[in-house]
Amino acid sequence: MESGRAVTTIRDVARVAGVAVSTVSRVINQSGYVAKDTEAKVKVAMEQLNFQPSGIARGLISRKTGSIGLLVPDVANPFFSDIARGAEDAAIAEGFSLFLCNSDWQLDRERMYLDILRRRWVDGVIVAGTRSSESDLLECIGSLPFVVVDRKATQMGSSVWSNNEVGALLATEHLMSTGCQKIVHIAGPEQSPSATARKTGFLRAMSQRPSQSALQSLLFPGDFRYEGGYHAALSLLNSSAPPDGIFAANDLMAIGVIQAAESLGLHIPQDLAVVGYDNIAMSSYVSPRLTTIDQPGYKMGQAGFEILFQIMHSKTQNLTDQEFEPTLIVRESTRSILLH
Amino acid sequence: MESGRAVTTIRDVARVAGVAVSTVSRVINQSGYVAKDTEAKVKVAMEQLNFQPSGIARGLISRKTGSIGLLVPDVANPFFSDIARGAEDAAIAEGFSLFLCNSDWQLDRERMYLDILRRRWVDGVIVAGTRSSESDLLECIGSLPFVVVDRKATQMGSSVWSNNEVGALLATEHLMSTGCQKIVHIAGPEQSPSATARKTGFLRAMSQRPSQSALQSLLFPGDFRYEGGYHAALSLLNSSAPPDGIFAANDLMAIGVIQAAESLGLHIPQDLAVVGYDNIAMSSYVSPRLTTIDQPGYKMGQAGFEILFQIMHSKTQNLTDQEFEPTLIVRESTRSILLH
DNA sequence: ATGAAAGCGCTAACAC
DNA sequence: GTGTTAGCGCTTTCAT
Repeated sequence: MESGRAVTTIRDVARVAGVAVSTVSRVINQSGYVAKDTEAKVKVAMEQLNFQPSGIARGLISRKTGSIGLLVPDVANPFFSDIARGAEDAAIAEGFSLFLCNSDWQLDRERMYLDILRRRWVDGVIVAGTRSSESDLLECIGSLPFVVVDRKATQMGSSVWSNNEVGALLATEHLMSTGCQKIVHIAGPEQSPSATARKTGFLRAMSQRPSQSALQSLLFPGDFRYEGGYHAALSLLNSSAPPDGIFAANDLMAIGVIQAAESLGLHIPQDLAVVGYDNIAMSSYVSPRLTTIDQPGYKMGQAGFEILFQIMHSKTQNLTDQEFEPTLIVRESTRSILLH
Repeated sequence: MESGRAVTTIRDVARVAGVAVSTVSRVINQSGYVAKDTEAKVKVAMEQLNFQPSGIARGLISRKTGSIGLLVPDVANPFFSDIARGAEDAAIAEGFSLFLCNSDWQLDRERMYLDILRRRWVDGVIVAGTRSSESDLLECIGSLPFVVVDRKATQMGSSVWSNNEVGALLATEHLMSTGCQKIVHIAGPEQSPSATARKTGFLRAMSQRPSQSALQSLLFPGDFRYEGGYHAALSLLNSSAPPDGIFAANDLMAIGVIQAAESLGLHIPQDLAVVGYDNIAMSSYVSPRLTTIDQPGYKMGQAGFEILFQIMHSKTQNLTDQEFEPTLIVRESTRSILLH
């Protein structure tokens, strides 16, 4: 069972150095007074024994483990792996380690992970891309310091977010301004707050357009996945009145749209203009390069940890909402704006 | 400082249930004999107090934390985020949590993380995509159970790997069999063992070809990044004797090659055939879809944890090398094989 | 079947 | 300045 893995303890160090355990502890923590030469002796002993203080034992006393949980739907999704990378970089810079948890957008998995994290006495949690209602979340999280990423926290929590409605507005207006006559939005999953906000932004932009009847027919359901975009586009483009502009709720679906259009022999952006959302790395690699709305995953992950760090260090849960401005990145999948 | 976060302990439960702490412990661990009704009383108390046993305290005694470290160069890299997802899924299924560590391919960061993980008493480590020499690795890891992913462990460790030399051979032979006359390999970074193996495989395949002089000139340096592939291809294709086949050491570079070729007005695969390596999701989304060698990241991550799990549970470090067969995925970026 | 008590490795009073 | 000691929350003998 490999259980008795030999651990050199503070006591071993004390014995070798010929001092008391508390002295060793003082050296480790640089607390209290220790004579220069005693300190040296202790350090030599620590070196010699290759001593590593047990974070576990320290955690038991201090009630702080120096670890936090990162809850994402799926690290294999580029947007969330960027968030993970940003959060981890920020965390390690402050000496924190990060537990990776993949919820697969399932509420019960979120609950499960939150319980596990609590048992592990993590000092805080970063919850990214959750679908759970805020009250559910608050209930699961209990008294743990937390910050929500990719969604504005409304009740009682801090968050890092980007205004998806504004981003969607930008995307739609861009399609309108480049001369598209019939624009369709392929939406994300119903339960996703960001997907909903993007849909709202799209509808808001469209409603500004004079004499645009039957807005509903310009919405098409999607699922945030490549295949969803591909099949949606196939249906749309084969219909009697195909669109000449498509705003997909995320880049993955937009890329699916591009592939579908290409398989039908259509030219982008001449026959069909396409805009995505997220600005994942892939979006600038596809052909034609995808026009999209930038949402800086790495920075949002970083900011998430930094805010959490502040919360963990101040008794008060002083609320913060850090907003990242969505920006339009124009690439080849849309016509360049016509000047008149 | 939020330090006195109230924790309900086993003692609280014992008091409420009117029993001794050891009885509560027995109920939690289902060890020893506990009378049915006593057990019920305890469970009610646990429920009522919303008691969660402290993993920290248990870890201090058992010397097992139920956590492991996952060391990757960069989770934002699709291949490694797949590995991370596979490893995490497998870990949580056995009740293990996973610390995410990004080394950025830097040896000193690997050392740092390994030290941190040891301090945290992780039960084991999965090291993926390391560049460190094996002796360095062994020294840093010390007595921690570990498994290496994406590289064959030669000395004294288990590993999950895929034969990169064979994969490269397949890729190169495919290019030859589809009629390419001048094939160039854009290699990965020198320090990367997988990159080296792929280069070796390429050279082996080429050496089978009769009268192929100056093999060296058919190698071009690269860096595993999109931009590297792009610029390498630009130089190659603008030269006096441009290749008609390129085997890039990974998909990211291959996609860069495709973009470069396209920007020069070349047709793929008619003017230039391209093969990548890894079969990342993106490779089937680009246009033309990329022919590549499949290396199943998710499964490799899963297998990594499973092997580690066995090692952690058996005193003996019985070595295992789980190999994943590289397979050729033919898509649009290469000519279909001519039958004769 | 249950309780009392000794520690896991460390920190933090409190003595000296 | 340095040593002694009492826990942190839990498991685990050893009694009863």
